[in-house]
Amino acid sequence: MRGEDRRELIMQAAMKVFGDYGYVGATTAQIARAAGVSQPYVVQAFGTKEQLFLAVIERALQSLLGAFARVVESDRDAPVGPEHPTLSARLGAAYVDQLNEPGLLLSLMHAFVLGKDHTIGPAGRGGFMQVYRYLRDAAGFSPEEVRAFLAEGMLINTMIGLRMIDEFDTDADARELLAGSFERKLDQVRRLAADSASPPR
Amino acid sequence: MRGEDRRELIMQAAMKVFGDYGYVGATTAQIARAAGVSQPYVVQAFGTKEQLFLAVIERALQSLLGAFARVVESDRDAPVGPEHPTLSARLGAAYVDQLNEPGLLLSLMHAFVLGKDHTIGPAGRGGFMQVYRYLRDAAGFSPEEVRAFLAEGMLINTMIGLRMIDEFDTDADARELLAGSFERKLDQVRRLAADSASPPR
DNA sequence: GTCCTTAGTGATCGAACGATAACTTATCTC
DNA sequence: GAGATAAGTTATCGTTCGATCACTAAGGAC
Repeated sequence: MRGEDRRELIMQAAMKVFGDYGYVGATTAQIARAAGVSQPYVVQAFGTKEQLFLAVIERALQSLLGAFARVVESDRDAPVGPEHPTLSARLGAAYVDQLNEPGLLLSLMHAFVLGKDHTIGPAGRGGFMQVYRYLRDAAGFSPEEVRAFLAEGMLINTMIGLRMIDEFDTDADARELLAGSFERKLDQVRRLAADSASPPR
Repeated sequence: MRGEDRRELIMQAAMKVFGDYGYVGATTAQIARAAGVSQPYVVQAFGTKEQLFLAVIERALQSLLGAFARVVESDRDAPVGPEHPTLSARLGAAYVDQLNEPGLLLSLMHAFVLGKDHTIGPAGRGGFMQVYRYLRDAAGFSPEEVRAFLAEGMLINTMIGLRMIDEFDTDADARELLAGSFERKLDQVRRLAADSASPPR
């Protein structure tokens, strides 16, 4: 296989494993297993574990911004009116759709709590601010609207990171919280979560 | 020193170190150094690193709920009117005040992204739902209000985890985002962040 | 058909980490 | 004051992990 294609497979596997176990918790051996290659190859293909993580974060960010851009693009000729979804709602749906790429939002979230790290910190801050500026400048949100939108996103990340959906059948309050968080996307998220039921480490 | 007092010191040190480096990234040796004891004593005093982390999470949760309870308690005879802060604003201020205990909110946040872990996951979900129920039932919020409040909290956690305040002097957009996130508490948070400037690992 | 580049593996190394064991010191009890 | 108990340390062990090294196989160029 071509090197670049193999690197692509490794990156997808890494995204998933980093999302599940965090930057420190994930091991290159786990990633290698998930990608179907040997452990040294994972390291050699990206230099170091840290560089692989940074590549995953960068990829995740570009995926998110690309999805937002497609929504904003199509917003020009979208119908308006009380019965049509707002731009904010459509961007929110695009955000939740990122869950289709396993580990994408969670890898970002793991980066967001490692701001103290001298390498990951700047990357995380820069990425977050890139999203902030895009929503404000390209989507036309006010600073207050951006903040509210991002806050909803961070709550969604937390619900996913906590695997709160595991409590859906057993806790009515969790059900209430999840329903409010995902709204029309709830069933889709439930299906995705069911597919990725925890395998053994 | 009495064992219980020493355990208290270790727990505070652990809260700080876990907040900085995460559950996996933090080492018992770092915690020991921060607490002024030997590494084996940290382990022996709490059984395992995992049990120490769970104790930290439990402590953090009780601190948060206690602060909320004091606000709700004092809310009965609080003045109302347009020029007085709402209950939500006062609870938000109590939340930000938790930053006075180093690592408290961040240790919680680290637990919130480890939902896959068979031990930390249930503890994190249970703790989060405990806060949810308290805000809804004791503070009298509607489900929608609780969700919005928690979302703001998760954004605050993200700002802290990213150390976004480090960009305050260099990035006007970060300044704008931080001003919206912390409002009247911004100066207080800035002072706290300046105090805990990153020491070497 | 030889040569060189690319893709990839197996073996292994050194460092770091959590945990355990054995020991020391101080305090309190009878 | 002997003996027990609690507090805490030093030394060390086994495991795990990221990284490195040496090697092999495949394929294209000439």
